[in-house]
Amino acid sequence: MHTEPDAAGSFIEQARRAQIVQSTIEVLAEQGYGAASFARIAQRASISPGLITYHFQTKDALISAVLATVEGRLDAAMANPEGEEPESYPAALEGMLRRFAEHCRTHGGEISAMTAIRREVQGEAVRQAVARTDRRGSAELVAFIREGQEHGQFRAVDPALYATVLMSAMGEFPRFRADDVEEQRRVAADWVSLFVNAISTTAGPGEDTDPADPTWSAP
Amino acid sequence: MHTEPDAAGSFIEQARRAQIVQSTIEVLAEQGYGAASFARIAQRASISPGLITYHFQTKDALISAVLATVEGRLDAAMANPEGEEPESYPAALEGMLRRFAEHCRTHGGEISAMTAIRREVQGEAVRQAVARTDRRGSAELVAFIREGQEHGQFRAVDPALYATVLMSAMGEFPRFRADDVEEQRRVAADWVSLFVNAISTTAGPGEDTDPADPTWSAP
Amino acid sequence: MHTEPDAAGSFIEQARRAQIVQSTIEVLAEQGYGAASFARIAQRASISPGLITYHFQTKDALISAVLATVEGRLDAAMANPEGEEPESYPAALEGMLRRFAEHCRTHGGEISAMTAIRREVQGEAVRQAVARTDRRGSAELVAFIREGQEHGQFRAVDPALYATVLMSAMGEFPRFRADDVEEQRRVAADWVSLFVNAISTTAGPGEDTDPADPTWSAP
Amino acid sequence: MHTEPDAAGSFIEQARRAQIVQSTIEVLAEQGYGAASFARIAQRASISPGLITYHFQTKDALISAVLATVEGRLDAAMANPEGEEPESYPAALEGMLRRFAEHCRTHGGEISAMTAIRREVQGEAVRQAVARTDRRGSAELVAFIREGQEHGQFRAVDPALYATVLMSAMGEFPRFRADDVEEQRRVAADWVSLFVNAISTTAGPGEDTDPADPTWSAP
DNA sequence: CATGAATGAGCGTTCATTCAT
DNA sequence: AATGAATGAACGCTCATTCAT
Repeated sequence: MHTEPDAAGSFIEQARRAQIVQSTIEVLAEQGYGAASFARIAQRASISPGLITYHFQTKDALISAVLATVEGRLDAAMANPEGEEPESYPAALEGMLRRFAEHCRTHGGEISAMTAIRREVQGEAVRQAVARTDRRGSAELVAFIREGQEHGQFRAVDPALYATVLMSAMGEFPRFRADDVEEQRRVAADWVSLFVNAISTTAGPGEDTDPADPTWSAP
Repeated sequence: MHTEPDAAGSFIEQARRAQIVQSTIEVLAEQGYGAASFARIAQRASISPGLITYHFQTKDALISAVLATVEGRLDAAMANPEGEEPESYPAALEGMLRRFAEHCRTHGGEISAMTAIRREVQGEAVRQAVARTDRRGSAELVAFIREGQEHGQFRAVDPALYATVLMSAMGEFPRFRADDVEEQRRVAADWVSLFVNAISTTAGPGEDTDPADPTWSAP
Repeated sequence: MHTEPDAAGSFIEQARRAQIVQSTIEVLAEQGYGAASFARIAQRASISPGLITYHFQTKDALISAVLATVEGRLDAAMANPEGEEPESYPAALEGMLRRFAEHCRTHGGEISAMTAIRREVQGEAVRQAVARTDRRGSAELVAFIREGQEHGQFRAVDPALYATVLMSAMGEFPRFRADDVEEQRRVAADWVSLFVNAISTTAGPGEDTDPADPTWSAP
Repeated sequence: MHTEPDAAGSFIEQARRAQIVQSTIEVLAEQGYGAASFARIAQRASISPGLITYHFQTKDALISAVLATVEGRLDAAMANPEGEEPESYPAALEGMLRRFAEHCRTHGGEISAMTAIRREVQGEAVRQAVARTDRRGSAELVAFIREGQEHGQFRAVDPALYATVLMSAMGEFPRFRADDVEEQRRVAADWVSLFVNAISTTAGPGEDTDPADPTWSAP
């Protein structure tokens, strides 16, 4: 294998960009948008602040790159696995939310960073990127919900409202910290059940809970 | 009536503090956390920036005061009205959420400001205030949910998880803007139904929707 | 006499602005446009750099203020003295240039600063101010030259060309440094004679030189 | 022919230096001194910024090289053509200025660049180079003027003053932009006449103007 | 009580320059 | 001979905070 001169940037360039994006994600996730200054990002990456501007023309460009990276990975993680066809609309919704929760378990910082950016969006390029993603993501979700309603599998709720509420909740999901994988799994299952139930025509117990004991108690 | 020198500040002192807090809320709600500088807050209050530091030792203290003010009003607005005893736990939950939505309709800026602060929490005092509120608010809600579960009126879901999800969602609620009161009411009803349904043992249609037509369509 | 609350800014404000403008003029005149950073200007004024931005919203505004100050004083200095009516167009031109040279003797730094700004003009506000001054100043001069030509007192040369050449030369005049007032006067007289002669229909010796000895020799 | 290892740089070295100098001239002429950064110069030359420092130890050295190049070409262009002996001092002056104006028509950018550098002179090496050129160029011109004065062909004006004024004016000449060659020629002739007249013992109309109509009007 | 002048740290960004490759 | 990644200082500007009045 040889170097690809046609690719956008050399190996070292791509590696640095990735490193900077990664450091930015970490600072955003751990310290919030207001703390994500070039100085702090550079310090975390052990480079000089000037190097960030060298690789990203403006801060807006850096934030856009972070957004693109995070959203790209999220989209890939949430896509319906090949060959699996969900048997109902609620099952499809549940699958999607489970995949999202699982992605958060392994890439929670990315989602936190994405949420932080979306909240304090400032530059024009970022604003447009966010709006585009919102429009597309929301449209897909709304169409899916509406279809499920037409099949009588979701109850009558404004799909756009549900989509907005769900997307907000997804942005907050990484805040649920757990000590071990087991607890994280239990939290995820409960969380998924909440939003499936919210729009279900009939409420049923989640698969992880014992229907004979409706009272929940901390493990 | 005379001034109380022993009280925490004179009348004029309290009035100034209230005015500054109010201006801070407005700037936070309208322009976001990043724009809430002393200069902008002072300009909106038509006072000098130095006066803010005079009344609030640090920015952290001002933000904490805003938080206390907003949360105090919210608590009052959400309290069960005297003499009314809800007939069931879901009904109590629904009532609470309706009161919250109504409070947002009239004091949306306050909730937006509160959410902005909670997102971008930076100083130590604010962090502690947020944590304290979270603990207390969550504890009440958790106890209420657990009680409902013990009466078999809420399904088995981690109450703490539900509380956290609900509180996050409440913070986002003011983002639903509507052109008129009617639409706002419809959105609120739908929104309330989502979170009541999420934890209900049996799903039922909201009062505003026709059970014979399960497909939702824009009015 | 009492303070004027209606005036634009307090006494101290106006004094600071004047001081900053003065320091800026000095740095511009002595070290050039490229050296006129806030840091250097502030250092010369023995203040902190931030104070400059406090009194002038942007650097553009500071430069514009410098320009307005310098041009205002120059205009006042070059105006025809009251009650004196020059007897001919060349005499009027000569008087104007003498007054300009005299102003440079006492305010040379201001003209140097003005010239530096006009050369490296960068901000939009400054560009407009410069363009406006150019248009007005050039128009007056062109009209004056054309009138003199119509009276047969100036020779046939494109008035706009002459105006441009003269204005450029005026900008450079403060570069002539002299050790004493006497030498400065001699230089000024010679300089004036050059530009009067350049457009005169008949060349004559300047008043300070001996017509019997046409060969100039250093004093 | 073989490379000269003893010479100051190989062929390729000299070619690179020339290319960099040329790009610097273009940037200086078109975008001004403030915009002449290594990044922009390198971009125009399609090379890396580091290469500039490789060939010119400092920015000061590059600017000095630009100055030397431009002044060398200007000197050559203004030299009295071989075999032509002007019949008088004013005629010699006029010839020199005509050749200068013609050089500007074909190499205006170089003069603009030179003027930009001389205005915003910053490094010590450049300052010395400018001073040296000034001294030498001025000395020649002063000697020429003094000779003319001794022959009674120039009027009594401080030759050094005239030289300085003339050199400043030459630096500004490229700013006269014209739409076509014809207009450029007319401007040049007028401009030359101004500075010949300025020092002439008797004023006479330029060859392009009609002595019967002393009033100039735009063509 | 209140002002607003003043400071100094920090921001994103540009720059000349260095240096490993 | 040439690249381009990397640095650190400087830029204009904003900010929370201080303090004389």
